[in-house]
Amino acid sequence: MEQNCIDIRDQIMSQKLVKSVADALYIIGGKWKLPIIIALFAQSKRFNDLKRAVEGISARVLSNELKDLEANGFIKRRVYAEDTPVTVLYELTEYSNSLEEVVLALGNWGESHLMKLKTGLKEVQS
Amino acid sequence: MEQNCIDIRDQIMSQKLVKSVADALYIIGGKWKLPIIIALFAQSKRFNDLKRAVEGISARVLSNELKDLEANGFIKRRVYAEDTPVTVLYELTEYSNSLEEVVLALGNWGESHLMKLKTGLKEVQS
DNA sequence: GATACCAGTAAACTAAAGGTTACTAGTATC
DNA sequence: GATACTAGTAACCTTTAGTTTACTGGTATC
Repeated sequence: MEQNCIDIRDQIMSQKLVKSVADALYIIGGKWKLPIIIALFAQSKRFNDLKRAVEGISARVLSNELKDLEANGFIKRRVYAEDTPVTVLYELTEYSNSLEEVVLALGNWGESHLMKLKTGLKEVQS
Repeated sequence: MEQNCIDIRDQIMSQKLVKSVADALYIIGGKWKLPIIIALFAQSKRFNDLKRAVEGISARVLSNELKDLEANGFIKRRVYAEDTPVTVLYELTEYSNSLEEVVLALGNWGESHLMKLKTGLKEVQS
């Protein structure tokens, strides 16, 4: 813990950490980007399957987010024109795997935060 | 890598990961929360020091974010009424340390993403 | 005596994000 | 023949986030 604190402080002093975190949040922050990516981690999906998998998202927002994610190299849009009606498959690129650590860290933290809320722990330290 | 993929897939199947990540983003997402926390990791600061440290934030937004962060148990607002003018110190609580893994994961990812953009790498895999 | 700093707050505004409804055209199901 | 599915798009609206400007009252500096 103390060890890690020193690590993190070194990074902070250089102002690099703030910029990196801000950049990360700019790219993958927002309500839907990570939920979409997580849904696609499980398996590639078609537009409406994805819409059902990501609870609460609207077609408009999903469409916009997918364009964004594709532009940033996270997903690939595959069109099977020979099908009727046309099948469109969205799948993750190799680059999305780089997000695994971030996703797991956020997931772990979010989970323990929920636990903390449920058990009603108060912070004991100032 | 393959090992980790199996890990993450297990979590996804249970739908827990999505909920946890969404919760985490709800609490610490947004443009300013993590930059403020990172600035305070370095050391406790007064309102205007913090405003200078977090580049680009306005007083109104900083004030709102601080209230939010305090309500969620991340920071402590300490008032030194004996000073003239009154000194107000914002400092992190112990609970903020739980964010270290998240901050470092986002920082690492953001940094390597910036590197990728600069060197103009294209993804080689579909 | 004017200016700047302290820790904010209030009001009014703009910008960005997200939601809702309706619609496309071709096919399959009831 | 009505309904539902395919993959979205367009227009419109609401909500949230963030900015700008001006202001507080007491102290220190020029």
